[in-house]
Amino acid sequence: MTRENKLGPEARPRALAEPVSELTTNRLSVYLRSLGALDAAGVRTISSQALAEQFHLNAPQIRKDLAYFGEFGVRGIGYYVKDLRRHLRQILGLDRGVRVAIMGAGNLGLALADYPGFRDDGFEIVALFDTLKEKIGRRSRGGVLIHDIRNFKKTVKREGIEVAVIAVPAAGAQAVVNTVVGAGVKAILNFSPGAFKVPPGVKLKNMDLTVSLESLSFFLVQGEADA
Amino acid sequence: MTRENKLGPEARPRALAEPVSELTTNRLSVYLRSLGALDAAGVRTISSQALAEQFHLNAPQIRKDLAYFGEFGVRGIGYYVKDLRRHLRQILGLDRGVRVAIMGAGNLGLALADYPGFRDDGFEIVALFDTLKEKIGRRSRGGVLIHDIRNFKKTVKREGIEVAVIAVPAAGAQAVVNTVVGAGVKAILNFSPGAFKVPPGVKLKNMDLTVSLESLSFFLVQGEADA
DNA sequence: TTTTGTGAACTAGTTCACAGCT
DNA sequence: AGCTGTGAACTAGTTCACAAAA
Repeated sequence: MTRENKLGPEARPRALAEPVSELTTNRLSVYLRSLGALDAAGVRTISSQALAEQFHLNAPQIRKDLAYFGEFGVRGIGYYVKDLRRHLRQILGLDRGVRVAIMGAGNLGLALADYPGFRDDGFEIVALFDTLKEKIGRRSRGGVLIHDIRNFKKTVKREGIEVAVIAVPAAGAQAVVNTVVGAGVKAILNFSPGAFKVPPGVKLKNMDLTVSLESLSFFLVQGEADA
Repeated sequence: MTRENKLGPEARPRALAEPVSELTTNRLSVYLRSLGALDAAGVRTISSQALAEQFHLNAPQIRKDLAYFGEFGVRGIGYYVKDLRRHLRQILGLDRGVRVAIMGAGNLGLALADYPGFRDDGFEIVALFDTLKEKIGRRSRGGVLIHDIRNFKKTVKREGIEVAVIAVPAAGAQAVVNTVVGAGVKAILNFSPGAFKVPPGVKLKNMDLTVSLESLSFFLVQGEADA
């Protein structure tokens, strides 16, 4: 059995033998947001059933997701909101303040730099990077300084940057990915279109706007066919 | 057998009995982009194997994805780039010019409105919508007019808007989703955090920045544990 | 009684292996 | 010979059903 001795009445984190799928970690993040709202609303406990109703998934799904990491619930009661929230923040590594750089100080990069959703949740946008002389040294409206991308490696070290967001035009994107990887950054959130190569050990997550829109377009033409 | 009579030497589109997963449609979109580049480079034919090597997936995957929609390949040769590209554009509904509205003329909404990747691919951003008096009537740098959201329904009709992109703060997002759905829009690309309810027949696709970053953060803490 | 945690059953998605065209 | 199209085998992910705990 994977169960270890109880250490107290509340927390039983687990050693995590199985690899956890990205679908699961995405859902953890969704649960966490909901727990934040519940906590702010003064709710003390929540059942997997009640959580499941907010999103449209089923209760055992949620229990399984959580069970990868420990036994956080109490039978007959559910989950203590504050406790579970604290555990999820720790599991996702948000309790240590993740420092993020944004590559590309164009419209999208500047918008992302000032996006208010990030700072709330343990992320900090510490720098923008661009190649253009006239942008370097300026700041986003929210105050994030635009650095010369040639100083990327140095700045990563100095600022403790762990995540890079790619928001440059498609043409230059692979080169920027290479720069980012070369500086030792292991996690990349990519908004540029295209398929990029990264070495093993580096996680690249694509947020492809065109792919998403095209998928919606497909849904629309399918709907017409059915109707 | 699902095979129908040949109509000519090139195209055999298919009646599409099975439902196609979103993973497949996302990949179609990726293939399409690559075909565009190949065509521009003057490449005439491409095998599933060669395509598969560009992304890191395997050749039967690609053949299966395409086979949902017809027999587009030629045995011994592969796929004719121009033909397949044309077919994919038609399958994804891009040959009819999809008209898109963006809800929210904040930093992110304005950046998305001027995003150059869209127009190239059969999408047209025809309007921005906001509630703020001082924004209404102005334009994005790229020239997209900001409308009063109260005129949304009318503008949807007039402009033939089929897709709405949600780029408003979390607090107002469900209300905006309701407005969009109420106007008969059936496809929504959502950048706001949270779980929104839409009626059946409406497709909501979430691009949640926080979820993506948190998933990357998880990857980073996992990596440390392994190392 | 309520609700968790989890093995077992099921469903969806991917990969394999090969027959069948060109 | 080369490469597609596809049933069969496999793998991953979800849902069910129920024993065990509060």
